[in-house]
Amino acid sequence: MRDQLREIGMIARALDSISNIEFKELELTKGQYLYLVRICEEPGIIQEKLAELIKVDRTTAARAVQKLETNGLITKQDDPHNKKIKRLVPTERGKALYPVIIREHEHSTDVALAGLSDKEAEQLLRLLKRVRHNIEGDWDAVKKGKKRNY
Amino acid sequence: MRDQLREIGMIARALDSISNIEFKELELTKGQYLYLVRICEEPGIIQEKLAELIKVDRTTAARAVQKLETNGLITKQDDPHNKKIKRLVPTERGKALYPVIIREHEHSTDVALAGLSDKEAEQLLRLLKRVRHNIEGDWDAVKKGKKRNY
DNA sequence: TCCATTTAGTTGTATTTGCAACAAAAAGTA
DNA sequence: TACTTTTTGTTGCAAATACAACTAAATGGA
Repeated sequence: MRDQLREIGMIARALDSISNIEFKELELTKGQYLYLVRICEEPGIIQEKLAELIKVDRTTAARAVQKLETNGLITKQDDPHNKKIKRLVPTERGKALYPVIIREHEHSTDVALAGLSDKEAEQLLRLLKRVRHNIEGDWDAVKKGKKRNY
Repeated sequence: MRDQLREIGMIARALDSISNIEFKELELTKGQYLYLVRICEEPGIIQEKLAELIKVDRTTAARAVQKLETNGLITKQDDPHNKKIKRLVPTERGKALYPVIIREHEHSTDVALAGLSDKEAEQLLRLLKRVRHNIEGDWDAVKKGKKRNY
């Protein structure tokens, strides 16, 4: 049975659920952690790229980012060469949360990969990267209104 | 870099997004397909188990199921031996949608696994099942209010 | 240069999602 | 048996999510 995608769905929902519950005590509401880590890792990234990276709707990212700014975790900075884009940069408070988020994530990874050898974990990562790459094109296309034939 | 979980998150969001867009023309609103397939595959399943299977909050499942019933895709049947539970069963209309959902899912699987050998696809599935199994305990525990230490 | 297209961002609106808090049946225990 | 706990289900609320539709800047041709 080719149940790879179902397994992926189950794992993703379970982990997201856990993270959301655990980050609530850091005043991070649902999903926020996703955006904050990426902005910390790639300061200056713009909203559009962020949405693409996370695989979430542009407008969802817009509102998540809005909220992060309101809560003082990031700022939107104007670009000197491009009046349209806004570069997202973590504040000190935002940066301070980064290691906490990473620690949680590392723990979940420990739990998730328990019992797998280093080789298996690496193999899993390699395969997942290929799957992600395979699916990215369709995501983009369908998002932009293209119809898939099957 | 142990990015397995991030990859899983990206893949899951991308695929869910695609499915939601594609199933809209079948009058299936967001997420509905997830529940309907499971009910079709395991008729008589109860809400609680369904939530556990899908890895979603009990109340979310409750409302999704409610909507499926309202839309005439499933019925809630009383159990003769247990007054509390309600067995979920697909209607004819619900059953008719099943192959359509599966076809989409198969196509996404084709796209996702493109370029992987049979051996690699099998290996991926095996590893994912182990990861899912590893994470299930934590999901259950955290959902029920238990704190993880890390 | 001018115009069409793409990119980036926003807001309105409808829907889903999930935590809290509750009720009641069932199961477990003394 | 009487009791406590667990299981299953619901509803109120607040929040996130995403489709539509819209601006405006940037880019890419003729």
